[in-house]
Amino acid sequence: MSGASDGILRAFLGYDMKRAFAAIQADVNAALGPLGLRMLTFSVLAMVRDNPAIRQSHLAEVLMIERPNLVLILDELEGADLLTRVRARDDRRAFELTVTLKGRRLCDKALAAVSAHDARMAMGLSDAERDALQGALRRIERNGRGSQDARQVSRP
Amino acid sequence: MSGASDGILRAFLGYDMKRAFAAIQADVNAALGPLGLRMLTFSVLAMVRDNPAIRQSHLAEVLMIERPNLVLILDELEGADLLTRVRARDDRRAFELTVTLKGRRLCDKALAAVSAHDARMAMGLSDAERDALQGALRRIERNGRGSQDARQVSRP
DNA sequence: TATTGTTATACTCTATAACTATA
DNA sequence: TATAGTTATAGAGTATAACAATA
Repeated sequence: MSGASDGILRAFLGYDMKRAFAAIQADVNAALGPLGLRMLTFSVLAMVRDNPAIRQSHLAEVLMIERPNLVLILDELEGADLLTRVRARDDRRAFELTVTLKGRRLCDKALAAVSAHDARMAMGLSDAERDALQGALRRIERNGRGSQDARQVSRP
Repeated sequence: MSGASDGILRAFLGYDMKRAFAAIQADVNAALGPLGLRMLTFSVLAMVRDNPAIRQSHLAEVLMIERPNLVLILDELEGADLLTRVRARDDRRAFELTVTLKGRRLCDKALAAVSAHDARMAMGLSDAERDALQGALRRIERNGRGSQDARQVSRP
């Protein structure tokens, strides 16, 4: 027998989650690589496609990406002609983001690839188990927001 | 109304998982910070404590950390007098890792802090829901191993 | 030859401060 | 003065190649 085990750490949600997420990230990036996308660039592209004329600040807020980091992702996607930045008419500080035709076509392929990846990773889970999993994940996300507030309140 | 939503991405496991994991990581790092630890250094310290005389290669394999990256983590923990590297008598290439008394005491505190964090993040989940969640996460991790093998086989 | 630990390096993701141009 | 986007920069975490010592 090989001896060591990670049994202690398996008691914690965070450990199981880190390993499951690492598996998901590796798999989705392998699926998106041939399309020139990664998990992060895909999520931005899909969001812009689904929310035409969304502004950078708003997009950053929804995806919980810091604005300076989003700039680089958009540079990459705009440089690949997948989306456009157009000055907002009512506020000349802001840009409105819209996917190009090329971006829409790539997004279609990416959505298919990510759906296949998703089904692969959820293999063996019933619909009910999968729903319960996503419900639990969203619950954890909300619980985290609660304790984040508590941390900020505790040092004003 | 504010308009944009991340509804499309919410269909995917990976998106919920990324956000839940980000919440967990932020919370556990906030809990461990006062002890001078992070998620990664804590997991190494707890593993060494639970597996005295474990060797670096073996530890790296179990925790799925690349050996070069583990070296830096061990430098940090050894520098803080939390564990020791001792040459193995039967193989003078290898080091045996063991926590010091100081390391054991800090690990006790850290385990308490991480347990409290874990309970906070799982708030609102019944025991059965929590068990189902961890079962699903391990299933996903295994599914990922399967498709990783497939990727490697497909380009030999 | 192969393995253990190490060094050096690079890439991705994340986080913050400070700037510009508009409002 | 405040906000939108940007620049520059720094820190984690992760990944690979190449080396010395030992097997």
